[in-house]
Parts: sequence; structure tokens; C-alpha cells
Amino acid sequence: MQGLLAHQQCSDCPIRHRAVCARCETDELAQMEQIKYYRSYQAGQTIIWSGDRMEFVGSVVTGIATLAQTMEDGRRQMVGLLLPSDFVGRPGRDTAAFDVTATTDVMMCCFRKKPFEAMMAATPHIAQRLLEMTLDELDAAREWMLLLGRKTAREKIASLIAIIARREAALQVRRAKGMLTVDLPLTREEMADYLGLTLETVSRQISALKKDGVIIVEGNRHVSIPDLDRLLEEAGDDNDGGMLV
Amino acid sequence: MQGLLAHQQCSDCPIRHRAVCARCETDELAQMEQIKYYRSYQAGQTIIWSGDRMEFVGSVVTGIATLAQTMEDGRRQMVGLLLPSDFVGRPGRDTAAFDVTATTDVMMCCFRKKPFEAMMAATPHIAQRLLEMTLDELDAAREWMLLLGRKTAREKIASLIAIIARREAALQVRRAKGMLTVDLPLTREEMADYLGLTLETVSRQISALKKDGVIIVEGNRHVSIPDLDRLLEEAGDDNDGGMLV
DNA sequence: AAGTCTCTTTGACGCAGATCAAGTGGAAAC
DNA sequence: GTTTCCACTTGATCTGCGTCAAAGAGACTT
Repeated sequence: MQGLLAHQQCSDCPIRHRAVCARCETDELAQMEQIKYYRSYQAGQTIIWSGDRMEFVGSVVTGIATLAQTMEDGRRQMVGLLLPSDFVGRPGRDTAAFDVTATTDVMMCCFRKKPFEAMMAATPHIAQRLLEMTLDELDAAREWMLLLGRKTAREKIASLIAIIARREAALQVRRAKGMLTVDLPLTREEMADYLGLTLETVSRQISALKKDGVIIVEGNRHVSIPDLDRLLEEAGDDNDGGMLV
Repeated sequence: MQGLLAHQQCSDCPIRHRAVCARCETDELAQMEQIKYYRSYQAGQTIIWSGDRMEFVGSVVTGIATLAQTMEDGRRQMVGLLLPSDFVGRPGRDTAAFDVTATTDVMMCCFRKKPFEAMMAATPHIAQRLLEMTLDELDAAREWMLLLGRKTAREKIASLIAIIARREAALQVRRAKGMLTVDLPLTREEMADYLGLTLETVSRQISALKKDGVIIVEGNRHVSIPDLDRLLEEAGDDNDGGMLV
């Protein structure tokens, strides 16, 4: 798989139309192709340490990574979930502000920072797309601030499941009227780190939502949603906003 | 004041070198000048309602505004503090995602959205600067997520004061060895909305920090900091990061 | 088949911060 | 000078979630 991807043409890339290169013309893409390289990480591996010098920036091609911050005493807060097409790194800054960790096996499309910055200066399409993506992330981060600051544990869990479900619903061609179904890409502890809770509270609230029939849980990771509106109500979202990074 | 500003040249503008126009050349600035207009708001006035159609984008020239989100039942979370030079609005989207409210009297330098978007497409300097500003805001938002998700009430208050103090320290030419001094630009309730607390808890923790000698409070708004390192320690920030929007 | 490991669930208890309520102090209005 | 108002403080009580502890449930090893 990785061997195949490593020689893949950008034109065949699964994230071609969503990543930072989405707006590039054929010739621009050819230039990108020159400076890119693939790199893969195993589940659990740290991709970037906070404070490290960043030699590269890049896009998540496959897999899921997390962006997190840790205090000296070990308290930990996830501040972003990186899905395929999401951008990692920050042009114009040379030390990383957050830890980036692979949650599943991850394949990244990387660019050494300097050449990328040079290309960005020369290619408005890249800067434009990156601006668009960054604005989306900022909106998502602000939605998340409401969750962290004001929602109850139950609402937080419902929100997380709703966000993941919404994303799945957008991707998977609507499976003929079947109940909406998601696989949680995170352990209880990772959910806790994301939601500003403890893993025990996460577990308890999932059990409570299950008992109340809001969700149906099979195994640890598989969740079905009989009534999405009910779930959204539990999440405390009136509006239909609230997409994830 | 407003009358004067309304006829001011961009070249004399107090935020000329920090706002979205910072990178513009003289000729580009002249173009911006053509499409800009000033608008002022009184303290307490809402500048933009969440969900409203946005007809304009712009920069805060003077004063302080807040970016906030409200749930149906009234729970409220501030998601940004807008200071002079900060940008309001989102090119490429036409309804506002958050409420923008003037905390003090505010003067905005506005651009109708369409002409601004057109200029942005034609002027890479604007998009570049906006990208830089947006990336900074995203970092600040993520710092804030750690605060909301993981810090104690005392740490939250210390963090807020530290952030405001840091900003003051950057602006005010270091007043000859005098103790660092800040005026809180927010009411207790606004602080609570920013920190994900209640106003009672804010009041209690300020009293506690005062009693412990971490801060010296005169009146309701005026705070002196005898020992910044001590305050930063209370804030739980090991690193020196954590700037505000 | 037993042992180990990791992830998860569940219970018992305590505390930080919310809620409810009363009171203080300064500034503007009359 | 009194009244009203508003932001703020402080106290009493309640509760949601954290903490500590134990045990269940798969998956992999030997």
C-alpha cells in the first residue's frame, strides 16, 4: 500500500480535491509533485513533538492523527483531529506548537518547509486554499470552545458522536435508509482528552446514552444512531452547525 | 475623534502595520482606500448577530469587541477577543457564525464584502497577511481550548490576567521598573463568559489571588502584578506561549 | 488453557465550582 | 442627601464530575 502510494501521481491522489493542492492547475501540480515525498507512521507514533523544529509541512493522506497539548503535570487536551486532506504544520513558523500523534496508521504527503514556502509565495492558488482551510479550522476550533466551556458531559459525548456521524453521513453514500452507523476512531481516553473529561466519565455517559436509547452500542467502537434529531437535541445544538476540523 | 478618523489617510492609520492591509504597497493601499469606510459602535452595541447575512468585513481600529456564541438556553461562551487590528468577518462565507459585540466604543474600518473579495483575489499581499493573521488566531484558539478543557478556575483567572498583562507589557514602553499594571477591559461576567465559569467563581478566585498576594487589586478593574513569574506559575503555563488573539 | 495486556465498565466517595441568595459600594439621577 | 442602579463580593448549599478502586472483556502470547 505504502509502496504503491509512494510512486503515485498527484492526479490519482485520494485527497487531490480537498487538500492544500486542491486549487492547483496541472502545471502547478507538476511542480508540487517535484518537491513532495511520502512518509508513513504507525498507530501510536508521534509525528511531531511540540517545541520541535519543523522541517516539513504536509497533508494527511490516509489515517487519523490528533493535535494535542500537554501540561507539565500531564493534563492533556486535544485541540484538533486530523483527517485525510487536513494540513499539518505552519508556514512561517519553525517550531511546532502542538504534538501531532498518529491514532491509526497514517500516510502523510510531506513537503520540506522552505521549498513549500517558496512555492506558496509563487502560487496564489496554494495560499488561497490554505487560507480557506485555516478559516474552516478556526470556525471548528471556536465551535469546540463552546463545547469545552459550557456543555455538560452528556452533551459533550452526544456532540462528539454527532460530529463523527455527520462526517460519515457526508462521505458514505447514504446507505439505503439504513440506520446511521459510525465507528468511533478514538479510544475512551482519547475521547476524554478531546472533550475535556476523564475516561471514566466518557464511559459512564456513553452507557447512559445507550440506556436511554439515544445510541446503540455494539462492541467498544461501533455505534448506531436510531434518531439523529434526538442525538442532536442531546448535543444541545440548536443550529445545524458544528462540523469538525 | 470619529469625524477625524473618517477622513484619515490609510498612511496615518494606527493599525496600518498590523491589520490585514499591513503588507500592502502604496498603490494597493490607495485601492483599499477607495473601498473602505469607517463605522463606529457604542459600548454594548452588537456589531454582527450570529446567523446574519454579512455585508461587510473589516478591521477593528480602536476599542475592544468580543466574539461569542450562545446556546438556546442562554449559556454563553466567548470565543475571541477582538483588539485593534484584528479582522472581523470571513471572506467566502455569507452568514456570520458568531455574535460580535462592542465591549468599549469601537471604530471599525469596513469593506463591503464583494469588493473586498475581489481585491483579495487580485492582491496576494492581502491574502497572505490574512492567512498569517488567521493562523495566529487558530493557535490562540487552541491555547484557549487547553484552558477551557483542563485548567482549574484559579489557573483560568491567572491565565487571563497574564495574557492581558503580556499584551500591555508589549505595548506600553516599559515604565521605568514600575510594577506591571493592567486595566481589565472586561466585566466579571464577560470574564466568566470567556473562561467558561460563572461570575461568582471569577469574583471568588480574583479575591483569592489578591489574598495570596499574587495580584494587587484597586477598584474593580485595576490590577497590579508584583511578580509576573509567580502569576505565570499560577496560570499553569510552563512555556511562555499563550498569546491571545 | 492459562496468563498477560490493554481497553473498558461500574461503584463509592469527595470536592471544585455551580446555584441560590443576601449584602456592599460607588456613581449617576432626582 | 436620598434613591436607584449596576457591578461586584461573599456566604450557604447542592451537584456533576473527578478520583480512587476493583473487576470484566477481548485479543495476543506461550
